[in-house]
Order: sequence, then C-alpha cells, then structure tokens
Amino acid sequence: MREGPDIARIASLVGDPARANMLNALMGGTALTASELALEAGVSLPTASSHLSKLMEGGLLTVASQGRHRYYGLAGPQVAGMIEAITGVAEAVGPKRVRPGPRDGAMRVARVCYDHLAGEQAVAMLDRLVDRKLLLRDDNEIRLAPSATEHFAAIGINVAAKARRPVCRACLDWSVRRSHLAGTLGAAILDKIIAEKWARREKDSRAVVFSPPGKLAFERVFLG
Amino acid sequence: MREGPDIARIASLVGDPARANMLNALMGGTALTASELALEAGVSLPTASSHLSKLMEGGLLTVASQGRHRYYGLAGPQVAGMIEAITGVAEAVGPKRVRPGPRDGAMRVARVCYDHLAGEQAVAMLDRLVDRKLLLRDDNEIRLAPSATEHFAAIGINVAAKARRPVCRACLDWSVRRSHLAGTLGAAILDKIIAEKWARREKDSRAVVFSPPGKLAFERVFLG
DNA sequence: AGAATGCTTCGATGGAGGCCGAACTATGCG
DNA sequence: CGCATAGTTCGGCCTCCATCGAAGCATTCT
Repeated sequence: MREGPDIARIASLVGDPARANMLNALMGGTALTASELALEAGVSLPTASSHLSKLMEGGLLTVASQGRHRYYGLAGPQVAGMIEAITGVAEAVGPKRVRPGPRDGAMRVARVCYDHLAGEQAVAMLDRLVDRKLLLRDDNEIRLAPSATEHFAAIGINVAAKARRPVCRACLDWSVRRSHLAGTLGAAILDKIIAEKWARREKDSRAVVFSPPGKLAFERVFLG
Repeated sequence: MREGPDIARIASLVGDPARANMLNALMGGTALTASELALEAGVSLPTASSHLSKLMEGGLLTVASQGRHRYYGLAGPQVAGMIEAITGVAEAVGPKRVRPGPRDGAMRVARVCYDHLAGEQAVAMLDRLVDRKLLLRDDNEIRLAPSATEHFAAIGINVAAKARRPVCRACLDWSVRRSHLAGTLGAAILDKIIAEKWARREKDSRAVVFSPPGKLAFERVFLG
C-alpha cells in the first residue's frame, strides 16, 4: 500500500453526479451562483450548498462574494484540465452514444473551455499563430513573439501581462487530442469573438456556434 | 442539468481509496495479479476482486489470463493520462506535504509512467531527440524522422510499427508540466534502460533510480 | 485422483454520505 | 424597520456500497 497525493479524495469529489454536473457547468468558464448550480445539478439548494462547501474544501473551486450573491468558479486551469481528461476517458469508454448527435458535433468544432476557446477551430488557430511566428512555442511553454504585442493591439486585443496568470498556455483538447491556446490571451480572444458577435454561446451548453459571416471574419483575423 | 459523457461514473471509480491504490500501482506499467493488487490496496482478496470487476466494467482495466493467474493492467494510455491529471491536482491542492521527501525527489527525476519513462530525465530526453531532429514534433503529434529508424536500430531499438498503437506519443508529465515520450518507442527505450541495467526500479514505487555509470551511459546515448 | 493455489461469488453487516425540510443568518430593498 | 431573496447549518432519513468470512470454481502440481 503505497502513499501518494490523495488522488481518491479528489476523484471522489468529482465522482458524485450532482457535483460532476456542477463542475461540468463551471467548465463553461463563467462563475455561477449557488442557486444556478443547484438547478444545474438537479438538487435542492441545501444539498447544493453542501456539495459546494465540499468542493471548496477540496480546493477545486473558488468563490467571490458580490453583495448577496456568491459566485463559484473553477479553482484554476489545472482543475479544468483534469476534468477534460476525465471527460476524454468517459467519452472513449462510454459505449452509450452510438451516434454523436448534432450538438456533439458543434462541441467538437468549437466550445468554451474554462475561459477560452477549444475545439477544432481553436486548435487550428494555435497552429496558425505559431506558423505565423506570432507565438513562440516550446512544448507546453508558449511565449509571445516580440512583434505580437503590437499585432494583437492592432486587432484590439491588449495583452498586458496580469499578475500571477500567464499570458499564454497550452491546454489539451479532449476532442482533437491536440493543444489549443489558454491563458489571458486565449481568454481575450474568446472575449473578442463574443463581443464582435462572430459567434454566440449555445444556451445551456459549452458549444460555441459561429455565424457564417462571423466565421469568415474569425478566419480572416486569426487563420489568415 | 446537462447531459454529457458520464464523468461521474469514471471519477467515482477512481474515487475509492482501495481502487485508487490499485490504479496507482498499475501506473507502474507492469500488469499485476489480483492478489498483488489486494495487498497493494490493503484489502482482502474478495474485496479486491469486487473492485477489479467494477474497474473492468468501467473500462479502465484490461485483463489477461495466464494459467491460474489473471494479470490486470491499465486499459490504455488515455487512462494513464487521466490518472496523471488527477494526481497533478491532488498534488497541487494537498497542503499536506510541506517537505517533498527524498523518495518524492527520486520520482521527480525519473519514474515509470504506464510503460515508459517520465520525469525530468524523460522530458530532457524528448527535448534532445527533437533537437537532434530524430523526432519531428508538431504539438502532440510526434513522428519519426526518416533517419530515425536506422539510428535507433543502431543502438538496438527496433521501432517497427505495431498495429493499433502509435510509435510516438506525447504524454504530459505532472511533475515537470511538460511532455515526455510515450508510445512504443517510449516503451522500448525504458525496456533498454532496464535491460542494460542503467537503472533499476525502486521496489514498490514508480521511481526509477539510475546508477552513476548508468546515468552517464544513458546521457551519452540519448542526451548526447 | 487428491491436494494446493489463485480467484470469484454469495450473503450479511455496518458505516459513510447524499438528500431534503425546516430553521437560521446575511444582504438588499422599499 | 419589516419584508424578500440568497445562502448556510442542522437533524433525520434512507440508500448505496465497501468490507469480510465462507463456500464455490478453476487450474496446476504431485
């Protein structure tokens, strides 16, 4: 019986259906209130509250109090990454879905991952940015090229380095099994996509659907 | 309440301490019998057997019957990756270990991950192989360079592509947060390291400790 | 064939934890 | 100040499941 980091503790937190639903909902990136999460998980408010305090104690969540609301969010990208990994296995192992279904297809193309874009589009984008030498990639380390700050500023994206959080990070994509761009830059790009109305978030889902003109605009700016 | 792949089901499988210990033991890469796993998990044989059938049903394990033994092993690299991801979170979140401890240090330097080498040594090796253009890396895809087959053959490693399993794969390292080399080539290299007695596997641990001359030999061949 | 080993199945037990309603605290609003 | 909304805490219920001993198969050894 060997000792290691307490993996069972973490896994059992995710292992309850109600909590798993909550975490899944939070993978959308936006912080949610306890009531919203209760609804999402299909349990009563007291039950949800109990789950939330367990997730907090386990270090999987952070909370921000705003007035009488308490907004819960994932504790960080590493937690998001873990959930993606578990999702990948569940997906691979689950014999359930013989037919992927349209919504599933949309998820594969583009979806929100924590706070940035994931899916085929996102993977293609990172590839292209590296090709164009705007980003310098060395395995999981991604750095801005000297010219990049200026370039992104020109499209209206400010890449000022915020404290504590890296500007760029590689994040593994469960549907494509390749990396896409996370970090503040990844988040800023997603913000722009939504702000410019190139795409909208599917209600109650992580899927992101581009409008036809939006798709063209996105490709021109980021895949061009 | 949204529907997705059944992540809670998978996570709860890992969420039991006995099962987590078993999976952890199997991360060593060698398949183990039910009795060994019972010992590892600290439970009786009937209990272990019950856990094993659950893990089987969940698709996390494979089994191979040999005579009156049944050898259990991880179902695949994806499962191993998931466990590494959970381990990473548990490690980051667990405030327990104020002092890393020597054995932990050894794990960080070099350890077995499923069937290949992980840790600082392994990450350095992949970097070097890419630098020397023996491997061509494009994100998570790693391919053999044309010259590589011949090169590896010269050091006694046969890289014939087996069915179904890729020769090269990138595998994320939880201690270094960079990738190391998995796939049949990664496995073959670990085999060689053990066969040449450059290093030995620590008893009851995933740690791999190089002997001083073994370390030099390894560095000459793979980091040279 | 008989004994020994490896493993699984069965049945019973007990404990952990998910669940909700009701009561309690806290913040905001008129 | 009282009412409404958001959230947590408490107590009790109930289900699930991990656990083990004993018995049952299967395989190998002698």
